[in-house]
Amino acid sequence: MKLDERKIKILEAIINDYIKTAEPVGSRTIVKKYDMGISSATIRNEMADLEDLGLIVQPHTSSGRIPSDEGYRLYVDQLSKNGKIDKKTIQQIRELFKRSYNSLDNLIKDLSGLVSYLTKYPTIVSKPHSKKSTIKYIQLLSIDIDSVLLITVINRDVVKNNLIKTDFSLTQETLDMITGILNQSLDERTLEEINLDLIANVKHKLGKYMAILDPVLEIISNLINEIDQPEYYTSGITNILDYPEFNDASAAKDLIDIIQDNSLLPQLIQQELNGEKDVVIRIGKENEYKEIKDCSLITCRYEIDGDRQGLISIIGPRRMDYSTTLSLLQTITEEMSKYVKEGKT
Amino acid sequence: MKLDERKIKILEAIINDYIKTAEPVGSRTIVKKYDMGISSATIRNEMADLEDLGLIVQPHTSSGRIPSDEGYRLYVDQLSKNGKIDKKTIQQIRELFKRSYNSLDNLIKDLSGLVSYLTKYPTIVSKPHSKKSTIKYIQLLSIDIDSVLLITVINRDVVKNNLIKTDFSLTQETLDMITGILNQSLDERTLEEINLDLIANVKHKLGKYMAILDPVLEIISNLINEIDQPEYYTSGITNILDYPEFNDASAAKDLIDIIQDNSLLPQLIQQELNGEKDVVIRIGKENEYKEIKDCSLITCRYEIDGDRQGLISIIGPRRMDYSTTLSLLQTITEEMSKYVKEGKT
DNA sequence: ATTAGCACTCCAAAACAATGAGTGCTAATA
DNA sequence: TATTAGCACTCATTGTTTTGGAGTGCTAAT
Repeated sequence: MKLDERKIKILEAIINDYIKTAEPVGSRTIVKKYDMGISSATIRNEMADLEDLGLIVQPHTSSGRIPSDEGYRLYVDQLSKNGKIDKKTIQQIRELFKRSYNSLDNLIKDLSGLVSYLTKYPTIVSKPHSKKSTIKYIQLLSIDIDSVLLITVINRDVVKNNLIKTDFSLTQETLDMITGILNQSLDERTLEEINLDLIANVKHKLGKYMAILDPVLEIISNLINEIDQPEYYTSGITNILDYPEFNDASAAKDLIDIIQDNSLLPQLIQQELNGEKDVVIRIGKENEYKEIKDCSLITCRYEIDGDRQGLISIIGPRRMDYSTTLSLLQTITEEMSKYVKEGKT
Repeated sequence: MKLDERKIKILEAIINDYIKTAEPVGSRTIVKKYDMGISSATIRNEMADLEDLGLIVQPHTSSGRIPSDEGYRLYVDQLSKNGKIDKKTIQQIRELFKRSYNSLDNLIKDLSGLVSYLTKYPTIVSKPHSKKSTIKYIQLLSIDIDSVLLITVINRDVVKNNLIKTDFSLTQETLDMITGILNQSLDERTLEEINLDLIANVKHKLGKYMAILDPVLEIISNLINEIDQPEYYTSGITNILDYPEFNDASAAKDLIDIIQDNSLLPQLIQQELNGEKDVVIRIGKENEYKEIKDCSLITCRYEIDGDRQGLISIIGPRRMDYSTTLSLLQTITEEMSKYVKEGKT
């Protein structure tokens, strides 16, 4: 049996209607709402075929049809058109990027709120992070007879301080000399690039002051790991309760829990985008985690402020409004990629 | 009509039973479960009296009684005994404080999780903050011809860096001199203490370098405000869905929303503890926010690491287990007050 | 190939009955 | 006088039955 033009049109009508109403769609509904120029009986025949093809299912023998995961998949891959985004929405997005934030993180936090507000689905946005965090600048500062303050600038504007206790006293001049050597060797390096060879080389250069290197490297390593740690901003969780599928608390509980539990989010989201794709959609059972087997998950990559990137994920019922949501995400990521944080330190 | 011994005993039985079962309590239930040595008819008479006193109510004419807010209030104020905390629980709490955390905030975050786990209620813990943040140490560091790095240590271990652009070039020697003056004048000061008098005085001392003071003060002021900003860690929100009162999603939605929305939490919680009390309990309609008019809110103050304090709030249904929860909170705040963060920088 | 028509299915809502937990009141009792 | 046994009554809950209607599949006519 072939999936001809007309079957596709009917499938599309069923999915669009079901996305709107959450009610199984019957043949007469299609005749009434979508002008196809054919009778309900014909549609019934076509629907039986679509069911044989596994694209729609019947909750029970005498009800209308609802799309199967495979039906949604076909819809998403081949049918769904670009949703329209109204001007007011675009306005709201642009306004967000015009506001002044003292950190990118705060911008992202607000963005997460805006996305959940616009989509009406729970939204998770991961903190933007550089592809590779590099050491930009190191400064050692004499504080006390036995303590030295290490100032590290990582990437562009993340500045961290740490106190190092030393066994011996160091003058500021000596520290400046050491600082010079360290900066020369470590500048623009990523964590991976600091290998044994490099360390040996630096130690050699430092001569009798090599003892300072170990605590410095340990601190830097911790800092970079901390920065590269994924972090998430979630918004609009309770939106999910508005969809009849999740009206009953027990249905929503697992979902809310999993979104709330930051430690699970990396596996949930991060893995989706290892590859080269910019957007990944998981529909229903395509999801690995059983807690969201009744949901669809859209995850897309964003890039902001030059080299920083992160992920935006949206969780909704299977019958989520894929086209509008995808268009919205596209608009947002486009605006984000234009955004450059000014006033960097 | 007087509230004699026996009436109180019956009230207590009703409340205890209702807390356990969430079902209206009838006279025969009391006879069966709580040995009072009187018949159900007598209890019925007493119950009618308790209802006249406004301590219990009947959901409908032929059902058992449930406690009114006033009933709970009397119970909490006068009847509820110290709940028992089992050893395992105390063990878990102590273990938490034994773990090593690189920041107090992380400890509090875990604590919030533990409290919600132990109480089975949603829990909000506010970030610990000093009563008065004071400036501990300032350092100016020449970075570039027209930029100076300001390092500020506030309280004990919060270190911040900010870059200041200057119109003129300053040598490190000059900066050290300025640093000396600033530290001398600002050391141990709270934000309130930096008044116009002090500023004039410092400007006078700085002489021709007074231009540097304005950006420094602005940065410090921002930093302290940022630190004193309340921040909250919430846990176990979905616990609320396990209570039959909130089984239906729409009942839980407002509550979850309000807990999720960090911007509302200050008004919700903070205001409760302006005064001298260490614990405040709001039962049902005693709450000002209509979203939690069907909940009880317990808020208590904690002190940790010497001079830092914050709040722990627990939200549950009216019929929450007051005695156990209060005892648990007491145990926790006691353990917290013993806790001192070692290895401060 | 399409469709009108019909018998059939089955969910959802409405109507109804039965159950039982609970009450208040009264009259008997200690 | 306080307590209690007993009884009539109330009403939420639960289960059963009925009904309506939306929907289907199939067949025969177009």
